[in-house]
Amino acid sequence: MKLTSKGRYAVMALVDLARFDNINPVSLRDISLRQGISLDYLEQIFSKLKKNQIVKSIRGTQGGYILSKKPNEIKLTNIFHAVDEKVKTVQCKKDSKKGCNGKATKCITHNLWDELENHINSFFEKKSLEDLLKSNKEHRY
Amino acid sequence: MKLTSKGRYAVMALVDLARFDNINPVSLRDISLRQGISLDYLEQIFSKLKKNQIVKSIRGTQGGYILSKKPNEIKLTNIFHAVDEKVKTVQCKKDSKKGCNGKATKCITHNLWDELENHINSFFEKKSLEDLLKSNKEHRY
DNA sequence: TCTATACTTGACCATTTTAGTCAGGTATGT
DNA sequence: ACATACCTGACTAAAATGGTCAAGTATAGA
Ligand code: FES
Ligand code: FES
Repeated sequence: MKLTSKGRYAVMALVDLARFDNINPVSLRDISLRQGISLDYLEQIFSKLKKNQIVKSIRGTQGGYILSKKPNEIKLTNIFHAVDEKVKTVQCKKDSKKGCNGKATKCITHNLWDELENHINSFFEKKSLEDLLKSNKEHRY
Repeated sequence: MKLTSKGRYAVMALVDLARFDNINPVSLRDISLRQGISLDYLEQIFSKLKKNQIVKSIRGTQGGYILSKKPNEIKLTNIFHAVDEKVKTVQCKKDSKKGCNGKATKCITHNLWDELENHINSFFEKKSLEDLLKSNKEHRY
């Protein structure tokens, strides 16, 4: 499994976006400044988020990005999937009968990784952007 | 967080070891052949497992490795820790007040990663080598 | 219409990590 | 003595990471 800056930044940027979204589109420049993320890198990330219909873009002056769904409809799973941050703990192809070692049977730890995958995914499927916003209002940033 | 071949192989090898352990020390060559893992790589891994008192070594002919604890006392946490496969999802230093971006406050996603870390760790802390052995006897490999 | 803003696309790259290999040891049971 | 098997450290090709850079295109507002 992977959890790299790309996934981290994606979530961070979207939380930031969601907080200002209701008024105007939010520019990447603003997010970049507020969150301390490279603008060029953000552009790569948002290009993927857009392809996956998580945000919409508005070009031109005063343009920026807006969420294309309500915060409670955007799960972390969706975000990670969009930026290719796959929660894949098994090594083998799931549908195949073959194991990760190329042998005819699944390896002796296959079930373990499969369980782990489910365990992690259940976390990401439950959490929505809205949950993050809420737990954020409690503190002040 | 990381989950790479090193951690995977460590668990795989230890399950294999645990199954033959009660009779004789198990040589890495055997594990290598049974599980299809490079012998040289296994040696690196077992060097770490030994340093962390998870296995003991017996040198010479008919030598090999044995578990240094009972299978139910070896949790996955211990194994991962031994091979430096850290479940670290937050980016910042936990004890510090500073955020991952170098700012004075924690970043807006800090709590999320912290929750995730606990979620994953609870899985690893519950699972022991014995659990893996059991779920393995049900199937035949 | 001009211009500043901000999205869009694609190529490029230095650094780090990964997943090993290789070469040489040392200890020990038979 | 000798085969087995642990032990150690150096080395490395290939991939992933975390960006940067350059050259656009679309649009709002003056
Ligand atoms: S992980 Fe599926 S066979 Fe090894
Ligand atoms: S992860 Fe802790 S401050 Fe960002």
